[in-house]
Amino acid sequence: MPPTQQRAVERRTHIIATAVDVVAEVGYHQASFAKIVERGGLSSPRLISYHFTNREALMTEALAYVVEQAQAHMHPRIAAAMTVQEKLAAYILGNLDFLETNPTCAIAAVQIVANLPRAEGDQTQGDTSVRLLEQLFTDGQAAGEMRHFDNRVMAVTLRAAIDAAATGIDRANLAHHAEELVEIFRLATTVEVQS
Amino acid sequence: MPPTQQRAVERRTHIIATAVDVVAEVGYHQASFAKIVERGGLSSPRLISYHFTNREALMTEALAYVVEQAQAHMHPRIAAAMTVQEKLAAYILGNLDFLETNPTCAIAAVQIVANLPRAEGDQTQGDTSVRLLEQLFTDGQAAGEMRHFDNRVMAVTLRAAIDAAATGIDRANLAHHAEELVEIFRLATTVEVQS
Amino acid sequence: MPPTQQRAVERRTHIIATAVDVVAEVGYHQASFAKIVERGGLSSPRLISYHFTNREALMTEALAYVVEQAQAHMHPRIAAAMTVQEKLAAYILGNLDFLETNPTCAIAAVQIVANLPRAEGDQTQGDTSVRLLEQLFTDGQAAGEMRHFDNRVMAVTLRAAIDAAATGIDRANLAHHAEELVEIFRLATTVEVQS
Amino acid sequence: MPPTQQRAVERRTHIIATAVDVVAEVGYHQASFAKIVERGGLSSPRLISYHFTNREALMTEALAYVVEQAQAHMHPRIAAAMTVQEKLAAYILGNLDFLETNPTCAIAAVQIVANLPRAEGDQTQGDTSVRLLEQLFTDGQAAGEMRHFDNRVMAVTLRAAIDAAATGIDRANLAHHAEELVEIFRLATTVEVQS
DNA sequence: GATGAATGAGCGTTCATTCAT
DNA sequence: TATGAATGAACGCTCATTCAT
Repeated sequence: MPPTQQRAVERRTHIIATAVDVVAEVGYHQASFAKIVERGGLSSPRLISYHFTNREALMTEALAYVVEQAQAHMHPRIAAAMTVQEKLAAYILGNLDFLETNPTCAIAAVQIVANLPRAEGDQTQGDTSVRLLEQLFTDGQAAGEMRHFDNRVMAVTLRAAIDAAATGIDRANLAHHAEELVEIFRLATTVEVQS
Repeated sequence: MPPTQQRAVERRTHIIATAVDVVAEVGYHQASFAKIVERGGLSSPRLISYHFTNREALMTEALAYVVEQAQAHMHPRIAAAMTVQEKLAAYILGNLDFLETNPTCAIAAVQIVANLPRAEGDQTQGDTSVRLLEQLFTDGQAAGEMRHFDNRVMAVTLRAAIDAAATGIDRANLAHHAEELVEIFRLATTVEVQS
Repeated sequence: MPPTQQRAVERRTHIIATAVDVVAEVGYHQASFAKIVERGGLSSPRLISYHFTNREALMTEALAYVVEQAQAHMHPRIAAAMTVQEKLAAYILGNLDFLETNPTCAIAAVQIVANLPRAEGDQTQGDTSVRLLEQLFTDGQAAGEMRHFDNRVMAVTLRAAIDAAATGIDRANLAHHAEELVEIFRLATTVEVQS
Repeated sequence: MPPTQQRAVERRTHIIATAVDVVAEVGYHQASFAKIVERGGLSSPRLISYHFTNREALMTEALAYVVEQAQAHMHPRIAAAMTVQEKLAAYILGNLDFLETNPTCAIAAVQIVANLPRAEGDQTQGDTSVRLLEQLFTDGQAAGEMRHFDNRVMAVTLRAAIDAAATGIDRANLAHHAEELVEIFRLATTVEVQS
């Protein structure tokens, strides 16, 4: 399918997309060059080594590729929401909708994030999306829309809940799963009603 | 430490315990026989092959070993609780307490559950602990202590929340993390207050 | 030739001896496992990996093997010499005689010494044989048999002269070469005659 | 630094000079096109293949480049010497002075000479510089300045002694090393004093 | 019960080089 | 003149497993 002497950027994209597929299917460490070659109809593993410095670089780029797509898919929805609670709901729904639309992307992302070796002084106590959620909760508390809880714990919990939906097997009914999650985290975050 | 011609059962236990350590440290797929041999001071990978039919069998037994320990650690606490809500809190607190006491066991369990290939007709819609939680929620709803929600989604979410604590980095403050989780899932499950 | 399930020590020796041959023939870095396998009639490169931790370990052992043989060949001759000058001559003659008898050993030794990566804090300013020569010259000067020169420079020069004979192509006439070297270093080291 | 569409000769020189650096640093066989490309800021290994028919041709040209520089550095000094013994001293001092001034050039030269595969019917019994030394010794013997010894052995020995200084580690004190070598080979070559 | 010896398959990576502009 | 793209072969090494005691 891919003709010889293809433009490099197309080749790179093709390889990355194939890598995402393979990672989603067999997992991070099992996604060998050989499997990517087979799946992508490439001529040799050397082609991957040619376009990417090493395996880790390929995976890093694959993650960036997926994140970019997810952002594009989710951002408008979240930005359109007025209240923080609505943003939270939009985040959950957008995430699981993306997961339904691009299951391989989502699964691959979870795999790569979980396994990509962190740089030395990485210091990231939690990846980007967790920190983004922490900020959202801070905003919600400042706006009086949310009760006071440990933002980090809540953020980690929500991320885990979403990732579990991605890894889970009942991918048939993701819309329902999303609705349930929205309700769970609405109840968990709203200011408590006075008796 | 392990003398030659040891009793078989001790050998098995020694290998399993070592495997748990290694899995916790380097992950499921990276826990090779060679690493277990080195860590456990064994003479050769052949010893593992001798006691376990294959790698998967070893991992399955390792999981059983860990689950058994976790059960022993958590069960009394849960059984002592009177209401379902108390049982739920006891489950969360017990889990994270076990995680604090036996971090390697807990991490290894998560790793193995996440990676152990399922048998062909396995059909397990979720592993044992998820199904146990589903039952707990059913009881809570029957007793009128909990609102009506999708038991499976809630169970998967709680399991993911706990596992995330295991994998997470702020293992320093697990007691606090536990308290926060208890509150989150209390709010998410209680019957809603009427205005 | 080599039967299966051979005793390990024999296998190791066979591999080492083959490695020495190959290194002597094609050089340190070109002596690949594959070439050793072919030359030694081994079943697979895996056999080498099985018996030696890594390539460097194999080469280190190969060097030790050669050095041991050289020692056994040269030591009696040197020990028998009475004066330091006689010891020096015995060293040169013994070296080149060993070189004539075991050319591959000698060439391989030079190759390995020149290319074996040194350990971190190795600190060896010069390998063992150079330091042995330095001591010999110190003795000679103390005994009044040798003039005062820089021992290290003389030692390095002599080692290089011998190694050059090993690498050289006129291996036909090594005995003559040896005689000439003896004379060169006798003249270079003896106390100068007063006019 | 090198702009595109550079004049070909400059490109060639740039590549050769870079190759010399890399060979000096990592050795002949480890000096890969990739490393030269990186060190020299070239765009692709293809550039080297374009300018040189193959790796061996590049190395041959690199050697010629270095030899030319060494000649330019050493020749005046030797030519200025009156007696053969003075020429010999000038040769040694000039060599080690060049080595001190252009260490990479000297080291690279030793590496290439030692590893460059000889052409089929090459028959060179020793490279150019050795034959030059043989001639010098012949002259010295004809002039009665030198005793009778095997010219070839002496030449090979001197070359090895100088090369060892290049490879050695005490590059700090090359001037002293040079003086010692001069003395060694003066004593080794002069006509013997009658008692 | 236990182990030393051996193995085929696979891994990511590097090599100098050729193809196609 | 110059270069991006691609490649087959080889590299040392690790894998879980089987053979033979």
